[in-house]
Amino acid sequence: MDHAEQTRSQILAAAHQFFIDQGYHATSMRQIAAQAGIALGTIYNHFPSKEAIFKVIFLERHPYHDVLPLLGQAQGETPEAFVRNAAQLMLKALQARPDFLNLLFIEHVEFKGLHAEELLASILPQGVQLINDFIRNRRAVRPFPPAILLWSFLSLFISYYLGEIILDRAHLLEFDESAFEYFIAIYLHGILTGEAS
Amino acid sequence: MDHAEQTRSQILAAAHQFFIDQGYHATSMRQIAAQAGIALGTIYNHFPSKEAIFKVIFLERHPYHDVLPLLGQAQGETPEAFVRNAAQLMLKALQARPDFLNLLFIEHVEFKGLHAEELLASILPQGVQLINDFIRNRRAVRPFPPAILLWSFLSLFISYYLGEIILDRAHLLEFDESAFEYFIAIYLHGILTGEAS
DNA sequence: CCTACCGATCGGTAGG
DNA sequence: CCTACCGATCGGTAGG
Repeated sequence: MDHAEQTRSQILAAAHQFFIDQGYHATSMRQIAAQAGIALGTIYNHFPSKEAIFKVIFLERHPYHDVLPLLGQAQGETPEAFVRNAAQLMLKALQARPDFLNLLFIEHVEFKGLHAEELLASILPQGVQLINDFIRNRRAVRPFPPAILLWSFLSLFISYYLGEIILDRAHLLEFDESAFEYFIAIYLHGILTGEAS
Repeated sequence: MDHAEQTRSQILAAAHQFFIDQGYHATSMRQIAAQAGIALGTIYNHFPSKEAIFKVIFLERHPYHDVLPLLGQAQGETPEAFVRNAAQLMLKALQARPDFLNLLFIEHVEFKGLHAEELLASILPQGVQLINDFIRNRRAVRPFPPAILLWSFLSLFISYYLGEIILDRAHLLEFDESAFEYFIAIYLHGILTGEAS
């Protein structure tokens, strides 16, 4: 990595941190420059605008690049084992990257989903492929449309994660991680027939 | 309502609209004043600061004041009918108030949940009361903790609503409202035993 | 002495 | 990669 790339990388890292901490409009180019250890004007030698920085972060450095592929790595003999394993893997990855939701929120509120279409177009085919593999190789899954199975699975742990944030903020964390086990149980009862797998 | 109250109300309405459209920091006091039809300085005769305006909107005018009480109005002989009815009522209310999520997002990203604790403290007891009534009066519900049942129910349609927004933005709306029926079905299979209710 | 509100401007900072 | 700036606009406040 030459010096120019290094500087560009430092700008992205600094901006990423400020964006998820404060939001897009609350972050100034001067903050980013100071954190990156460069002068304000130097940023514009690497990026044409503030929005261009956000776009690169949102499209190329979004945690989904680390989190979603874990679905493909999940293993398990039975559908129960597979779902449990996949859910645990993804929740762990999500908890390690709290910027996952912040970037989506900024995109939703401050950009009205301007860049989201591009991101989704690259995610969706991967997701559909994964769920088709899941259905083809497993028995005892109720005949829901594949898109519904994927959507509801992602909802499963996104919802759990949202609730965790909310309850944490309200200082109501008298629940432990067993709550997530309940969520998985509800989902499994929901999509599987009573028959043995 | 005297003239002062009317002006205050117009400030809140204008700020509310700009906040959910643009975010908090992207909205200027001048925009709010212009939309309310008053001079900038006049705002400060009604509110001490920009943040004070957001706080009033978030705590007193948040759509949850309209959406959550619908849970108490839901009816149905069986658990299936009750959940279906409650879910439909709340989804309709949520779709009519797209500011529901935007205000939460602004609070999360731009205020780091500063005001959320106050809001949750008033919501949670209502929710727990509702779910306890549901369990007491119904049979055939699996023995999940009440908090899990409430949390997963709210997740049910928040997730559906999130997915709707995302798919709408990606111009992938080849699904119709039957998707929500699938979500309800998964949830009902998830929380109910196979026995007749 | 109150309220509601004005035109003008404060010290600083925004993105570029 | 920096210094030195720009037109404009920021949140908040002055006196009357």
